[in-house]
Amino acid sequence: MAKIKPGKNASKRDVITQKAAALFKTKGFSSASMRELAEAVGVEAPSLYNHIGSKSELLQGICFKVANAFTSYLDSAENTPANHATRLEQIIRFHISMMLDHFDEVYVANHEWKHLKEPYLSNFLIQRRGYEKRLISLLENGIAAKEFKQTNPYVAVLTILSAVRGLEFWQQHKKNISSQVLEDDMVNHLLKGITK
Amino acid sequence: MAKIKPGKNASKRDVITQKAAALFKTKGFSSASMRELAEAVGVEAPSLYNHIGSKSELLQGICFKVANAFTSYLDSAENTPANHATRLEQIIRFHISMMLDHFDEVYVANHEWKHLKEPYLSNFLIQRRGYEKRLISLLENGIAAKEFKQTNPYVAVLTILSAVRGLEFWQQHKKNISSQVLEDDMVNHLLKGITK
DNA sequence: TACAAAAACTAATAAGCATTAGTTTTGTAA
DNA sequence: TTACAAAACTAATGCTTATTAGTTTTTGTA
Repeated sequence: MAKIKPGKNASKRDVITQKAAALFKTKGFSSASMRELAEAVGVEAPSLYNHIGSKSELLQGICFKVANAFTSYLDSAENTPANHATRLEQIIRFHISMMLDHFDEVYVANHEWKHLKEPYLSNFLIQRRGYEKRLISLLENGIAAKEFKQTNPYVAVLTILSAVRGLEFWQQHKKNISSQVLEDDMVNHLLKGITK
Repeated sequence: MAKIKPGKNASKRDVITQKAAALFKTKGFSSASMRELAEAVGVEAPSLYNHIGSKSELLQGICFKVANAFTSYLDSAENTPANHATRLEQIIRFHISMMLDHFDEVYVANHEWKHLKEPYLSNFLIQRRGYEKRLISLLENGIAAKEFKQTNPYVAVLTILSAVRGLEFWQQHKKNISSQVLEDDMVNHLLKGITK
């Protein structure tokens, strides 16, 4: 049987993880079997265990890679000299680009995290909650600085994060809209609304 | 063992379906077992089959009940005399109230539809796609009538539907925000933006 | 060319799954 | 009280699952 082909900068473990993300996305974590994953990789199921520890471990890897990417960007955005509105726009654009460039993994992190085992499940939720709180602070500060309207910052963050997440539908439909139009229209909508 | 207690206007089948929605929401359709459902209902697993046909049938019932509720409302909204912006606002408010009042079922319809079997899966997707197209038409007409800004109507619909879906996070956190503030702030955000 | 490590294979294990069959209990109405 | 139907129960079936054990093949290096 053909061996697992690692790319230039990707270990065999990375190849398996990427295939797993695609599979978990389409079938869901629980419905996806290691046999299916093995077939996608081009190998028998038990051979996977030469490279990974368990099915759960694959999910953990995917979820935390995504979570850490968002956290890291927020770290840097908070240290950027810019007003709050500009910073918020940059963050929204980063979310959109993550959705477009790492769709499978972001989708899995968004949808399948609940199948993480403890203590990973708790850690993931704590990290996500911390991220949300920092965004809420950004909104609060922007409101205090009169850059944003008087609105509930929690609701605003919820609205923005959810809207951006919705790009998963666009990805699935593969509409013929340039990703630049998509990004700009969505940013404008979320910042300035649609009514005249 | 205790028998299944139907409420006043609910058949035993309805009771099981409601419990199933709650279970499918927390564990996911594939991970939820009929044993667990039976335990939630207060009965042994095989007894469920006196009232339902299969696990799949439960998911079908939930998904199409939700889909039909949205379709019906849109039917009526399209025949209401009002301008496009008002109609859009009503539809957004209906989505929000569905999320708040029928959370379990809407959540399951949004997250677990992919486990529907054919031909239900195809039918569900067709119905959802039709719904989206009608909303896009509403946006297009509103833009033509100069009630909405010049923007890509597909992106706008995507943004709105996704934002409203995000209420599932609010439900989980059970934040101390009145649902009226939530609804009004979100509607304002989606229609008028947040920057001053 | 030979050796050692990595990674593939086959076979097996043990657990969990939805569902069916057959039987007993329960509730209702004559 | 009796009879019938509805709905519960126990036991069993057959299938799928992730994972382990043990063995063979492949690969890279001296």
